[in-house]
Amino acid sequence: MERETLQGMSATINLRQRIGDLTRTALLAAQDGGALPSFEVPADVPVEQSRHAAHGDYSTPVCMGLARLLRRAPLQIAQIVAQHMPAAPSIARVDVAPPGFINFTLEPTWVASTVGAILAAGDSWGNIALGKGARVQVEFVSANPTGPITIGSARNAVIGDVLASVLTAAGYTVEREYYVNDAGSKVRNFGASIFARYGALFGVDVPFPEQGYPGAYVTDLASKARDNFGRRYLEAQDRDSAVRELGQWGIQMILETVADDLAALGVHFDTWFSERSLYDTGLFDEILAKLRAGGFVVEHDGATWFRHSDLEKDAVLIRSADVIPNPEDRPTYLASDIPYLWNKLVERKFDRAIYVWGADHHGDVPRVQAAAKALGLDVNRLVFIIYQMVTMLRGGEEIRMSKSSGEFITLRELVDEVGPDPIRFMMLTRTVDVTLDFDLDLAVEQSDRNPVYYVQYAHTRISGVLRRAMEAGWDVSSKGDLSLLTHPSELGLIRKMLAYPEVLTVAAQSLAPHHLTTYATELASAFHAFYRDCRIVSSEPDEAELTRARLVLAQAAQIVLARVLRVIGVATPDRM
RNA sequence: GCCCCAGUAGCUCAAACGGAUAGAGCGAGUGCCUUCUAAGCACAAGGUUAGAGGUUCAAUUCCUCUCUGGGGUACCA
Repeated sequence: MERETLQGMSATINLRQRIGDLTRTALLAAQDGGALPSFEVPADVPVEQSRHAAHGDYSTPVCMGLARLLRRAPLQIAQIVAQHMPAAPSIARVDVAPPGFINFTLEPTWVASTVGAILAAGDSWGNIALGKGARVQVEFVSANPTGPITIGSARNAVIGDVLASVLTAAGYTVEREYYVNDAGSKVRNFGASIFARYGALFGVDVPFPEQGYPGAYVTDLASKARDNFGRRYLEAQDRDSAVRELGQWGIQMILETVADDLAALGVHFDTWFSERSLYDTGLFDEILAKLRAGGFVVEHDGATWFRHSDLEKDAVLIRSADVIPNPEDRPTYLASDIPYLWNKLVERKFDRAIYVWGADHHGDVPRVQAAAKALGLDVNRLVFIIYQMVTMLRGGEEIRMSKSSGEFITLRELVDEVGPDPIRFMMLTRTVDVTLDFDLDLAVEQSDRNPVYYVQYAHTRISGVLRRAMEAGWDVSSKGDLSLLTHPSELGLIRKMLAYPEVLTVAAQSLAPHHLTTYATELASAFHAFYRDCRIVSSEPDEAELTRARLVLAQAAQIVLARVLRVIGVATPDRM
């Protein structure tokens, strides 16, 4: 049976869940009473918010699905179930509608009373226990540390960061990780590029590598190297190791700015994981031996391949015999993904490892999954969020960027120009499955009409009202008689506030953070409607009680707005 | 060739495990500031959900095919 005493609720009311449970109880009761034949009652009864007021607040189509099984008309089943529906303080009425819906209408006084629970829960409002503390790692961005973060990583950064926040709010223990690709030939070329510029500063002609990095930041790094190290690397006996050391030093320098730039966007990592460490600790060799023992490794033309029956014709190159002369550079980047997943799931024991990858990497998913299988691990512990690419437009023209050509717009430039909030919000307004056009002119030009301001403005409006109320001598912290909240716009706002835990549940279960921006906009809209229809601080003497109640509502609404905005990671301004 | 994603209002996109009358923003239209911020609100306009089949009581949603766009396709990560 449901418990509805407000103080008994941990923090959050989940109406969808609750109505599903009620319906399930009714189904079981109808069975026990013989009104319905015996059948297996579904564990999860589907419940949705009604789209039209005529259909109540929530509805379930469950009876229509049972019609065939029970050989009864769905409407008849719905009527029987409705008759067995247990009474609940939250539900005012239960109606049956053709062809077999059961519609629930909330009890208005109960709805109004929940405002107190929201206010009491405060910052914990909406948090749900879905994760039960399971440990989840979200690995994202992980852009090459051979150059500054570009705007090409913006979507990845926001999706990963907000996903982590969503999961935290949903009761998971979450770690944010950046995988640093500090092994392989790219790093080598990067070091050689710095070395060439560095040499030039001393008038020494060092050939610039063919696959080098021509960006101006490389020259800046070379100057810094000259200031820090003088001629040390130029005079080194072993040019190869000098280049390598300079490359590693350059990566460290880059990573510092990468961390700063991401912080400017509001993104912070718990762990920066070095790809090189997979080799240095011997894990790579260990895992390779394991795969070999399992018969998943084949040698062909002097190269080493990972093969798995899942991969059809594909095989993954682990180690090449040629092309790269330096043996320590030989494993491919895909090869290091295999010990890396072992490190995540076995050594560090994450229950789930989430990868946030651009669509250009989607082809690697089956390979990593096959590797997990080959290592005897549960593939479902690896979750891949594949988001579609972002097309950057300026002046209606697509901007093509690449670090190797040295032509790109940095994330930092974008953040400095537009600010973190619009970027974060806009990157979350679409599902990860659709490509995104990001018009730089529009982002700047129309920034004050960006949807994020619409939501933030609602928050600001509430702050303004509360300020005015305090100036007028109202005790803003006081309680109010919530039963006075009866206006449709008041109840509409509260109902929207109550939907937050449901939205969070959906976002966490489907790993789809865009639901939050959609919801935030709807919540702001509900507040604006309330603001329009209901004078909050009244000067009428006989409306003092109503004013008190509405001040409580306004505060509770602000809490929910702030909760959503915090999860999205944008500011909650008190003035705009 | 094969694999992945998408195609919904003029534009950019939503639509929870398949549910009832497919929703927002922008743009264009008409109104609303002498009391809490007009970065707001109201009204009205805009749709054969790319096309064709199929499954289902019910399809924007699932399946097949076609068309269009984007991405990938083993040593750049």
